[in-house]
Amino acid sequence: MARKQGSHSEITGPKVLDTALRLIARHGYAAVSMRQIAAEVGVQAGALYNYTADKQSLLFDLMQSHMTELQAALGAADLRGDPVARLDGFTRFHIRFHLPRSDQVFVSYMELRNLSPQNFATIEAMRREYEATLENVLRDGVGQGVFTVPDTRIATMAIIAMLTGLSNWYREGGRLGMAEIEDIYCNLVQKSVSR
Amino acid sequence: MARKQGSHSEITGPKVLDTALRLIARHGYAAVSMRQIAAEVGVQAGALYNYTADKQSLLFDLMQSHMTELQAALGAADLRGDPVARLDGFTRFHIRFHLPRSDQVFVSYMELRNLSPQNFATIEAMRREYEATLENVLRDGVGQGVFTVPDTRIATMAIIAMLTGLSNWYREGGRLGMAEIEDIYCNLVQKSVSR
DNA sequence: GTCTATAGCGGGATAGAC
DNA sequence: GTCTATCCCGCTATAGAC
Repeated sequence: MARKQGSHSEITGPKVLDTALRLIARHGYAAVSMRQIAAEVGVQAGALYNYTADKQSLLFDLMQSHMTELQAALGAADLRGDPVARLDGFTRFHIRFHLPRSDQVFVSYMELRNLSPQNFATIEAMRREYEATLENVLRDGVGQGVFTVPDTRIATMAIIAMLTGLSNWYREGGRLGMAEIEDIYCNLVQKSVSR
Repeated sequence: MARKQGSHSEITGPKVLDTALRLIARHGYAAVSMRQIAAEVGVQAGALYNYTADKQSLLFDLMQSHMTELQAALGAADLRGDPVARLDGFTRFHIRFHLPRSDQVFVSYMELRNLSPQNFATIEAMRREYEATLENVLRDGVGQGVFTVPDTRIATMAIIAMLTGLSNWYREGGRLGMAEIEDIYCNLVQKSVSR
């Protein structure tokens, strides 16, 4: 029997984060109020403060857990072989990880401005670590003569931007499935750094 | 002699838009208040409403004039020749137009959510028109057998994302000048669609 | 753990004097 | 065209009852 009042911590906790993620992705951090989040969760605004110190922490937690999951998944993926295989592996990994997480991607790339300076520094460092993975692949490929890249740093940023942009327009159930998308992007990426 | 009160329309009008652009680019539309804009302009909040119907119109005007200038500049640029030359031309045009306008780019791509549905539709239509320019180049190149692209629509989105991402990290006076950036991106773009 | 109530502040927008 | 003053509303966060 549903209760209107009482103890729901095991349900409410995750629900707060899920709801905040969805609302912030849709309307933006500054435009979403704690009251709005509470209403969707099904509690009063005050109750949210049992789960978060303040609104800023809510945003930071969302972005940090996204980056933590990303790093964990990247560690679990084995990107081995020659640079060509590793570049394909990275491209497919990036797409598989990010495509089913469009809200997280949106928040993580649009709300950086709204992090406190300290929180921003933390997230930024994690992001740079991820980018370094790709840059290492490119550098190794250039070193071995299988890639020709005018500037590995720029090529890294260009490829990441290309891949991340995908999340802005891809919609599940659209013209192309994820497997086809992967193939298409592997082709574009691979050629862009080819000799 | 500076006046604190009186008629300033010729100065204040543009100043409102300039200030709003800068503040919104930095902090986001929802996070910037009319009082804040007024303070930077040097007037009281009420005076802003001599220049804009409301806050939403301010955002829309900024985005619309950005897109109008983009279309005018694109019309003035002559992208002629074979598809390879036209693709280079488009790449250089995009970079030259967008790099010196980082605030406009930021606002135009980050604040789409905060447009009213009607305003969104207007801006979106202009954006699609711009994308169509690139897609036509790619399609012609594929038709003439000089490009090999798995899917022209996706390649268009991928290239636009790659180029637009540039505005997120490029800083004037950095390691590379605009001319070098142009060359590097032309190389990446051209190869990504090559045979 | 959630509720109600509220403190304290700042938001967009308008009215009317100058 | 700008000012001052204000309306009305919503915001974050806290306090204390249950």
